[in-house]
Amino acid sequence: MRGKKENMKCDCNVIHDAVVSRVQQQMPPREKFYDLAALFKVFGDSTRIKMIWALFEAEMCVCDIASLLNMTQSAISHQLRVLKRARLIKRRRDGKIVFYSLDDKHIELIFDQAMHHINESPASGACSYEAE
Amino acid sequence: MRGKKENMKCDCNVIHDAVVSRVQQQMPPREKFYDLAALFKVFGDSTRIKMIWALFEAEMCVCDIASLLNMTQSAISHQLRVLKRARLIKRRRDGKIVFYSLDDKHIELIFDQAMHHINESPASGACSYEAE
DNA sequence: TGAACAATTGAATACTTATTCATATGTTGG
DNA sequence: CCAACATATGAATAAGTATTCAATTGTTCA
Repeated sequence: MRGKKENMKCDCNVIHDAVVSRVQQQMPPREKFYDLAALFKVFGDSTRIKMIWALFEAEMCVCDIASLLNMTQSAISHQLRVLKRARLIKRRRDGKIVFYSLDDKHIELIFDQAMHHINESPASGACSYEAE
Repeated sequence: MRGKKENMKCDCNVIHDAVVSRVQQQMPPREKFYDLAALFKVFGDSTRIKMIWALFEAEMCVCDIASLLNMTQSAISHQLRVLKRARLIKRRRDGKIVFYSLDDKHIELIFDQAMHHINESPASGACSYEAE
């Protein structure tokens, strides 16, 4: 670092050198950020949020979730796959039916805090575009 | 509900009627899910995650962040806008320089729990594709 | 005032991804 | 085995979005 521009994409100067290099040393390795982003990306879709929320309440099968959310069974199945990959849910087969349930104890806490954030905003959804 | 298919996109049967209607009654209004998803969507990008993480450590200006993350100042500015809209950061102008800092006390807790989740997985990133 | 610099913004592009449609897999009961 | 049903999956499409490039706004100071 130190203001040298070698293969820098950055098109401006490091203004506060001391701060930047201190922060740089404290940053976790790159992959941690990718993993974090990947997890949040899973939460960043309202269909999946609904599915997770529903699974807070009860173990359910694909058809149940599909009819609850009024979506096709295929769409739900695709999304369940995403949740499975992220290790957020687990499956249990009983004959033809596959039951899904949550497989993570952190989710509820994460959602809880997120809920606090969105509830704090003066008028949660729309307003966020006005005030800059 | 109750198994009636009116304008249903769902292409399968409600198997566990009692469970589904119970869960349905406990679901928050639609917009809550949209707001939640919108918030998580903001976290669902590694650039923004890095930016937020950096701002945990110190207030910084656009150029500092750009050089820290080795990205163009324009790209950072665009992303700061997203964070601002989500009410996650606040700005302070001092002459030519605009300083950004975090504006939410829940973020750290959310990240903390998310970190726990990704650290629990046997081999955080790549593995999530294998085990289904 | 105007040159220099920090930051913002709009439009274009490249990339990702949610849903649909069609089809395949797996399980049960006749 | 076969019909019926629950679920999964692959490919295609449509919608969303991160970054770049070019240009603009805002601020300082000479």
